[in-house]
Amino acid sequence: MATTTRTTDRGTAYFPRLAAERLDIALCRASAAVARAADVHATEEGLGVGQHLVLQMLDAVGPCSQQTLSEELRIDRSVMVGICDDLEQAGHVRRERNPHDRRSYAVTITDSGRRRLAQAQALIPAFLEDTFQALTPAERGQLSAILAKLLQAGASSPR
Amino acid sequence: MATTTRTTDRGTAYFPRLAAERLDIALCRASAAVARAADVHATEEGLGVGQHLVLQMLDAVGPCSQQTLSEELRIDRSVMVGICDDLEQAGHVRRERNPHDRRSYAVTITDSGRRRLAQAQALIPAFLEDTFQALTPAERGQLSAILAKLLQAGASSPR
DNA sequence: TGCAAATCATCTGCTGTCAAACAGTCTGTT
DNA sequence: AACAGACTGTTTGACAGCAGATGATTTGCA
Repeated sequence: MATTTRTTDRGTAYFPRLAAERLDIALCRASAAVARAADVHATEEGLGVGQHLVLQMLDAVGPCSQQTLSEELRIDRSVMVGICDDLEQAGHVRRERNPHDRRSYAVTITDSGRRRLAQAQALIPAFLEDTFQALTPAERGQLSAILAKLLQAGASSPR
Repeated sequence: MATTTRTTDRGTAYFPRLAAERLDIALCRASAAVARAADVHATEEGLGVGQHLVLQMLDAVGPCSQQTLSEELRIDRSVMVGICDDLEQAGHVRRERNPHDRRSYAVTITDSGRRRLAQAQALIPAFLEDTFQALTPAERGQLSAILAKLLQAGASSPR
């Protein structure tokens, strides 16, 4: 038997058992794998996941403060600083002080940002298809609905 | 009231839309919330999540090398070092050199570790019930099955 | 036998995230 | 007008996760 790599040859395969009885662990491990795939995709494409989400939201709902972006995208304020820094430096957004409230910025997407967004957006369906190819369309729908319920519940209680 | 279009406009609620079309983001955000809950629970209980998993696996399959523990529990080798350090210091495991291969340890659970595991294990069902209370039993089953498929697929390809 | 390659546990450095502190700005009360 | 308190963006420090290098040990092969 020359199978030298992969799959602990003990035949134990303990992980599936664990995942079956610990739904939280299964969720975290699956998420880590997906996040990793997303990060690889984003790195290859040259636009960070957070940057993509910010551009997408700005394009969808118009100029926002960093605060609003943080809350809606579930990205920490202090992380949002760096994301907007990078986007601004690349010319994809402008940061202007809101004249009515000079504490906040009015982060606005530029034409350059819209072009970059369209470019990145075009690759998302293929990425999702690739990442979730193990699931049937029905299963993806189930997963989406279940996660929505979890997220909705989690959004109210822990704060 | 002329410029009321700022600050906490509840009309937007952009996140649900995002979660619906970006399954990867929904998964990551839900996982983050669950991981946070697990961490809070573990901190209150006094036994880290990783430490719990190690004790549980050692109890289930017997003495293991740190390598095997790392692979089966999907915890990085260098993180496993600290986990085993803490468990050893608390007297819950013993680290003995494997006499047949002195490169590796035979990490073994102690009686103290077994007692500690039983204590922590007793609280897991309530934690899971609390964390996933938004889901019906049927939905939990669906989620478990879907995550298992994702994990199985992800375990082979990305490496 | 002797030596190169592989393996195990560990350590170091890097990256990304979160918590808390901070300065500037706004709002409300007096 | 003056002040206290809340909000926004930023910086700093702590910490987990991961990649790569290291030391000790085993294995494979000539």
